[in-house]
Amino acid sequence: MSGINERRERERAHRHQLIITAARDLAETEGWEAVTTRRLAERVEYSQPVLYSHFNGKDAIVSAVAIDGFGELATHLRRARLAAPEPGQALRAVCRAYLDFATERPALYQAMFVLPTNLSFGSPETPPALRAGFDEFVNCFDPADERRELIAEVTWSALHGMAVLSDSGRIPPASQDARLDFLVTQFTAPPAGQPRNER
Amino acid sequence: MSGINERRERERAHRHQLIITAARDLAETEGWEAVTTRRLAERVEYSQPVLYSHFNGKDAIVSAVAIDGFGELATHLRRARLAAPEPGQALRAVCRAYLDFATERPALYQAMFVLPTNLSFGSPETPPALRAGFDEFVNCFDPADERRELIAEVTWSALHGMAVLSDSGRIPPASQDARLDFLVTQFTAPPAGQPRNER
DNA sequence: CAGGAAGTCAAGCATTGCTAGGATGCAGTC
DNA sequence: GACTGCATCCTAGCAATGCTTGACTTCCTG
Repeated sequence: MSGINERRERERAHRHQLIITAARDLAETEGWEAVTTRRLAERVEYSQPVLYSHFNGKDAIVSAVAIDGFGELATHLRRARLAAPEPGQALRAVCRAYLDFATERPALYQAMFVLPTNLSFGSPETPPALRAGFDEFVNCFDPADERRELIAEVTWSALHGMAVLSDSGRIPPASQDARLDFLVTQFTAPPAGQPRNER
Repeated sequence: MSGINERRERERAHRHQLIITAARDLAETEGWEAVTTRRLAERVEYSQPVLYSHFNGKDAIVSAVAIDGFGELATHLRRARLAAPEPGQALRAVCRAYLDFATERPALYQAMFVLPTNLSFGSPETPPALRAGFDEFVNCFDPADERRELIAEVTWSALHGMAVLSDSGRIPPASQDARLDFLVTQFTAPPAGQPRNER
C-alpha cells in the first residue's frame, strides 16, 4: 500500500513546518539566544535527534526560518507597492512596509539579515523569494534608468541600516519616519545642480 | 612602599590591554566564533579566571574591543574629513573612509555594530568616541540646516547597510564604489523639483 | 510468520562560559 | 628570621550547549 507512505510523508512535512514555526515563535518571544535544540525539541514534543532527521543542524533550522521570512517579506512589499495610490508613491510605500516588517518581527528579521548564516547569495542558490523582495525595490524606479539595480541596492542598504541601528538603539527609533521621508525625497531627486546640504 | 602597588597597577593595566588586543587579533584572523575563553586564556598565557578578574564575562571583553574600535574609527573619519581637498568633498571622503574601515577590519566592525552587545546607547553611557565618530558625519553638512543630525543618521545607516550586506555577499561587493557615488550625489542634491528616478 | 526498513528515544560526548577552592608568594610585624 | 594577612593565580569542576550513538519499537513487505 502506498497510501501509508503518503500519509507518513504528509506527517513528516507537517512536522518539518512545525519545527520551523516553533523555532520562530520561540525566538520571537524570548530571543534567539533562548532557542536551544533541547528547548525546541521539548516545544515540538519530540526528542532532539528528530530535529536532526529534518535539518542538518541548528543553523539549518534558522536558515529555514529565514527563508520563510523572505517569502513573507516579498509578499508584504509587493502588496504595499501595488496598494500605493499613485506610482510616484510606490517607493515610499515599499520602504515603509520594509521598516514595519523589521520592527514588528525583529527576531525573524534577525534570522534573515543579521545572524551568521550559510545561505549563499552569490547566484544559483539564492532563495527566489529574496530576489523577489529585492525586485520590489527595483520596480519602484524608472525602467529606463540603467542604474536602477544599483539604486535599489543603496535603498535596501539604507533601510537595513535604519532598521538595525534603530532596533539596537544606536539611532533614536522615534525619528524613523523623518529619516524615511528624507531618504525617499533625496532618492527621487535629480542629481545635484548646486549642492545644498553640504557645507 | 607605594611604588610596588603602582607597578602592580601598571602591570594590571598592561595585561588588561593585552587581553583586548589578543581577542581582537584572534577574531580578526579566525572569526569571532573562534574566540573562546579557553583559547583566549591560552593566547595571553594566563588561566581563564584571570580573564574574569579583568572583565565581567566574555561579553564585556568584546565590548571592550568594540569601544577601542570606536576610538579608531573616529580618528580615521576625522583624518579623512580634514584631508579632503575642498569642503565639498568632505562627505565623500568620510563615507569612503567608513567603508574602508569596515572592509579592512571586518571582525572589529562586527564587534562594534553587529554582535549582540549590552552597550547602552541611550544617552549617558554612550562611549564618547562613538558620538565623536558620528559627529564627523554631522560636520559634513551645512550647520544652518537644522536637519543635519537626521541627515547624518540616514547617511550612517546607508553606509552601515552597505558595509554589512556587502560583507555577507547579499549585494555584490564589487560595485561598492558606484553605490557610494550615488549615495553622496543624492544626499548633496537639492530636494526634488520633479522626480526623476521614480516611475 | 520472519526480515527489514523507518522512526524514535535515552544516554552520552566534546565544547562552551563561568566559578569555587586551594596553592603560592609577597607584603608588613613581632 | 619566623609568622600573619592579603593578593594573585591555577587546577578542577559545574551546568548548559550542539550534536551523535546505540538500542528499542513499530509496522510494512515478501
